[in-house]
Amino acid sequence: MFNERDSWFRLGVMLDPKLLRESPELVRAAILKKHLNIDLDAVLTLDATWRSQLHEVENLRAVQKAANSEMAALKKGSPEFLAKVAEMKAVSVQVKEREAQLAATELAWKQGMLSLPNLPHASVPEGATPEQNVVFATHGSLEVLSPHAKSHWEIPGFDNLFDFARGAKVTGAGFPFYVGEGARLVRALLHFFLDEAGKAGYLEVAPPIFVNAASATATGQLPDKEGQMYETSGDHLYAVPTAEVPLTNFFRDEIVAEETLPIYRCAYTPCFRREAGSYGKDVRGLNRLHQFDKVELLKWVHPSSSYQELDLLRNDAENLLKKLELPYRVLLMCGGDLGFAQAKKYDLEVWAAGQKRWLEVSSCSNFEGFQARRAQIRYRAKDSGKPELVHTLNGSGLAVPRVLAAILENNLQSDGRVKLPSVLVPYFGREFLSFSN
RNA sequence: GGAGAGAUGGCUGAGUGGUCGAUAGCGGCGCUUUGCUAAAGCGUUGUAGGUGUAAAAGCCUACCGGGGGUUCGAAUCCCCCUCUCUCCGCCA
Repeated sequence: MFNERDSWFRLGVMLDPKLLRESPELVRAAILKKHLNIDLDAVLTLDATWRSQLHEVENLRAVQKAANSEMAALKKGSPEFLAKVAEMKAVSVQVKEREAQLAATELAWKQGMLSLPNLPHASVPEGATPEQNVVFATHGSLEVLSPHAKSHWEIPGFDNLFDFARGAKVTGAGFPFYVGEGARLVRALLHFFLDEAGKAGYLEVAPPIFVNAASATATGQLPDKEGQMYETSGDHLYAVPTAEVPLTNFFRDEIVAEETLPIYRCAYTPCFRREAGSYGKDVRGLNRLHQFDKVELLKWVHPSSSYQELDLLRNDAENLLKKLELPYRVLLMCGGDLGFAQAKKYDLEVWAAGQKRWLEVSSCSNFEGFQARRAQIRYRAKDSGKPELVHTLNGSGLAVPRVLAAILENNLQSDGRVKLPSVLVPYFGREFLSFSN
């Protein structure tokens, strides 16, 4: 069954230990910029202890190995042989003691290393709170939107297409049924997103929607965010909170050829999030669900081009909103709102005219080598012949329910129908969505 | 779910307690020979951690699906787990 050894502490650390040893001030600065509270000196001390204990164990093993060679040449049962056995018994005991000690230190050391965040890129603005994120760009006008706009859950007939009550009965809050034209619109959006991703060069993948502990660890859901995932009781698998998890793990523990980079992939999956602790105003209607549909865009790229690739990725996501004729803005996340594993992140927020608020529909991040180290995803560098970490990036393209909410609110007509963006018409089959069902 | 057989380096495949990080072949890389190609010959060829260095080299340790145990010593013996294959059962 589930073996703890399969999990996080068998995987690599996230931050390069050498970086910590050689430039602890860089790590210290990163912790400050991300407004985290981490005792770096404790980790440094652990690191020194770990290395000295490792040294001791390795020296003892060297003694064992040397004796082993000697004994191989001796006649078995001879006095010399027996004397050596007696001598080595003592060493063996010592090795076991020191190894146990080392294992304990190593466990603490890895936990310490895992607590260290990725370094934010120099272009990440200072700031502690979401209010200090920088509005990087705004697209589209908010003035031209429908005067009929109202919060999507207040639109007459909304419950016919998006049945939260029956979802709650059948499963629980946050698991709506999409019915009739509602279901059809979800399918149209997904189809549109996947087609656009394909045109932009992303290879479509349909991944497993349950992952094992090792995968969830490699992308950082474990051990910290365990409570945010749904876990199966019998097999200890996790329902994916995003396609990022299975997709990033596709190349886990692999070395890809340098010339295959960059690799672009996309995947649609339902996403499952327990959203423990987030109740209140944000959770009305389609704003925040336990299950929702999303297309995710993933890139594995050469380190030299990852920031260029981040811009391209953000453009790919932005283009979807442009084609859907939805006003949106791009936020450049400040250090304090950046996230533990990200080096740089943009959020795309769509304007929902009824609620009069911005809804996050995509988050485009460059993880540099942080995830790749944890997941051991590398490429073989042509010039050195050595394996090097790839850089990983991902972004939503896009999350369905909030896009849906924005379309409903922004495009509501005086007759109570919703005029669909023209790009969706071929997918949906008609120009207007009606709530009467 | 039941029974059996397996898991070794990029691949194939030896190795059943001791100089085994691991025979051999293939592939890859380099050199030689050659008008070019082919062929042949010779050499080389893993990953990680530590140490070392300006960077290397070097040195040390670990790694034979994963974990644990026996032993002075484990790829090799024992236990547990995972995965693959075959057969039976069940089932979209």
